[in-house]
Amino acid sequence: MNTEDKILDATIELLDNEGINGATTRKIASEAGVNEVTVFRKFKNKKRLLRAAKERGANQFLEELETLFDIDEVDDVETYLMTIWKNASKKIDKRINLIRISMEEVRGIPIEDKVFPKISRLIKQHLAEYFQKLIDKGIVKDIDPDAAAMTIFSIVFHITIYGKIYEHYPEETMEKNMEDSLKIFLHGILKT
Amino acid sequence: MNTEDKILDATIELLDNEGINGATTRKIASEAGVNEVTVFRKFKNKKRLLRAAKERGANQFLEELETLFDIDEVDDVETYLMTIWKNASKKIDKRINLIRISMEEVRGIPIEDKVFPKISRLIKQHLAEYFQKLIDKGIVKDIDPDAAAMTIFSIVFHITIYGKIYEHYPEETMEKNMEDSLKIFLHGILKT
DNA sequence: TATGCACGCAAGTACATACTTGCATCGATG
DNA sequence: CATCGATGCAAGTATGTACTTGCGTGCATA
Repeated sequence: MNTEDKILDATIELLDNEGINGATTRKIASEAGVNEVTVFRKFKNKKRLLRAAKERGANQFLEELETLFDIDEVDDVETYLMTIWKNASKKIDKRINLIRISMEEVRGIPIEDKVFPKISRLIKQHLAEYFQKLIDKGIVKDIDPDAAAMTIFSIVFHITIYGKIYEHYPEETMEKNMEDSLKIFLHGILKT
Repeated sequence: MNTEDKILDATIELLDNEGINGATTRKIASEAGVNEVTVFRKFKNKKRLLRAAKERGANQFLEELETLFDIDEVDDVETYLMTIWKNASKKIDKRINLIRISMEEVRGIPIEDKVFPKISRLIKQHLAEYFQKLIDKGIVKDIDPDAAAMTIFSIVFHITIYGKIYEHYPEETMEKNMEDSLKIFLHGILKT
């Protein structure tokens, strides 16, 4: 692996493990097995390094998320959504701290660089397409698919991310929460 | 106002305006119209100061939120929830940065100090009680009121907080989003 | 072999910031 | 009036951290 990549990976690793204040240039260099000077030679300054690292991390995560939707779009909406949620939950678990960092990155960063909206847009778009298909098939009421996507995304987002970060709910609790909310949501959109 | 309070208010103000990195002890002292030494004499060190300030801020915010539920519990659920949401949205707007700071405070802070879960518990509890009443009245299906509370809270949370912080949606968009999601939710819980 | 490039190493600079110390001042209260 | 507690003020310490400089070394390629 080339030096840039080693440094970037070390940065992501440190951000993930110790948060934004743990990622000093010294630690990054040491974690990457590289001299601190090299970090500056490669990335000029810390700001650029962090930007590059976050972008790399976000793109890796986006690629992983894309695979969430590589499952059969069965007409049993509940099964489909629960499957996606469970898979997403696992992936989020692995990257939870990086996601947290991305949530913290808001101030002073231009919108096109923000990692989080990118991710949420990707997911909402996939979901909206799925709901559109179900509407066409007559399974789901004639509602705005974007609204449905946003609604279920809100629920999933809250239960997984927020639940993991703030409440540390055990897995069963989160699964039950998810099922309960999903039922309410499905009652709301399915034709009877 | 006594010195402690002046310092605490200045801290909250600075956290709100400039974020966690903007709140240096020098700035805090200057904003409070007090000598920097006094800050340390009163609060021993910065960690304790921040803890005290966040607690004060959170309690103020909690008090404000309590008033959200001081409205008539009309049986028109949509009107009731939309009213609460609009009022909450205004209050959140005023404190958006402080809320953001509270969201950032996670690492290394024991759970009982966390501001955010306090707030979410308060709101969910009120909502659950409200839904319980509606179930007793036969307006709402016989569902778990806690699940309903969590579900609608997730939606409201995402659309307001996340929407304000990350996406900067205009007010109309957020209102439309809220209405759309609310309709889906209501279809899910109301008896037909 | 010679040149250049990537990198290590040691040392240092600049700066911000938390926190301390010693002394002076002033106002309230016994 | 005398004392004491709260505060200001000036100066300083300690530390962490981004970033720089100068030099040496080894490796690959012309």
